[in-house]
Amino acid sequence: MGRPSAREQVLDAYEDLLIEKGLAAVTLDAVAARADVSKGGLLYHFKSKDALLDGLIERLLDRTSQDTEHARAAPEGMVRYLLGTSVTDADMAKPAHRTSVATLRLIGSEPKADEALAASFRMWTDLAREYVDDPLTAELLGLISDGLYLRATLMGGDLRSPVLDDLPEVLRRLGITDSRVTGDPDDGPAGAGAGGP
Amino acid sequence: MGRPSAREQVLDAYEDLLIEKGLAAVTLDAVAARADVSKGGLLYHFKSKDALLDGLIERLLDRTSQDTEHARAAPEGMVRYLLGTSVTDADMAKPAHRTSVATLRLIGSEPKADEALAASFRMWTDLAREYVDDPLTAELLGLISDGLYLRATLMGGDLRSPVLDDLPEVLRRLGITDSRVTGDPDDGPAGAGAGGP
DNA sequence: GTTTCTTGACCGTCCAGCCGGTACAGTTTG
DNA sequence: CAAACTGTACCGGCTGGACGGTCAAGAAAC
Repeated sequence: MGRPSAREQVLDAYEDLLIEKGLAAVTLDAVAARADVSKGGLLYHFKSKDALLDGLIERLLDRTSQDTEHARAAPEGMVRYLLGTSVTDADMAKPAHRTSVATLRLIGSEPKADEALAASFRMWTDLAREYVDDPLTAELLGLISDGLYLRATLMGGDLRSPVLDDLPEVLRRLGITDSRVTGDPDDGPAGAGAGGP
Repeated sequence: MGRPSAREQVLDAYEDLLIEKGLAAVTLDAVAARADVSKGGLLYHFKSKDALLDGLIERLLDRTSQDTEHARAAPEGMVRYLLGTSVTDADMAKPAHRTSVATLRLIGSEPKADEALAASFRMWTDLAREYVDDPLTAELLGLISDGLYLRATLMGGDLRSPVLDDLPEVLRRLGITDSRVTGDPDDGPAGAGAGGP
């Protein structure tokens, strides 16, 4: 952290290419060109293509755990934060989301990526379980979230889901009313006040 | 073209390799070897690697539409059929499921596959919408199903979800009681199969 | 001066697609 | 009948290009 190093640029370029052109287009030359470094420069920071993947995975795990922490404090509520991100953030401004979608492109080609994604999803499910007492509800939440992510990958930008438009109703269906989760001012100044930890 | 012998074998081998070894391991030589034909033989039936992909996609669309028809008549109910397949059929005995999972491995590498998968998922969502009046419920059903598929791909065989164990409760949460959908003998507003908390 | 970082030419491997074959089952011609 | 011909199905060696990775040589930072 600290310097906008070439290393980060390379990782960004790697993500960009994965998202925009797909795995097939990701060659060391292409990543290097996108990152405005030479191939040799790239290989100085990542000793192999596999090491590049490791870098992405590390970033994914890192950013996901940060993101789950962020969700805890989200004024709109944990669930809204969770479900909203994959749909709202179609242009992928949020780094964590971008990294997730990029890694999703590696499904089936890189076992390591599969594993990391599973771990990443598990972090969210664990968080959900922490907030929602009923395990089944938490599971459903996780599945819906995963489904949204999958669709975000398949459909690209134009993902429109009724789930967004009617989130309060979704929450009600799942049996979630806790304002800590929904972010609604259910009873009293729940989270919006932000009066400190 | 009368006897679809070698051609089908090649397509089967293609699926096998995608599922077991991933995209990286799929070369024309490997597919040919697996299918017990020579590379030349393979290329006789599929003029290029891309044509092989087209064959898989055609098969996916074909089998999916057959499968949705099958779901209509499923004695266990449409929803149970939909949600159950991805989890229960871990060994992928069902051809349609096998083809779906194989195609899932191409996400992010082959835009055509992305498109086909989206179309395939849409068939299921459309079916759900047909059975379930409320669009939101249908959407949630679709998302949960997609989520299960994604996890099936990520986790491989050992997919363990509470959703399976408590399907009646899931349906109840989503507001589905129609016996045509659940497969249960229609129960009144009171009755529920499982005793919830 | 040493360490950190960057470069681009170069090399070996791998693989998609090409192509010149083989086998064999009809079909036509004499 | 058989010889000659035709079309279908399949085989496997070859090659040209792409791609991952190496390296000797600097440039920049310290």
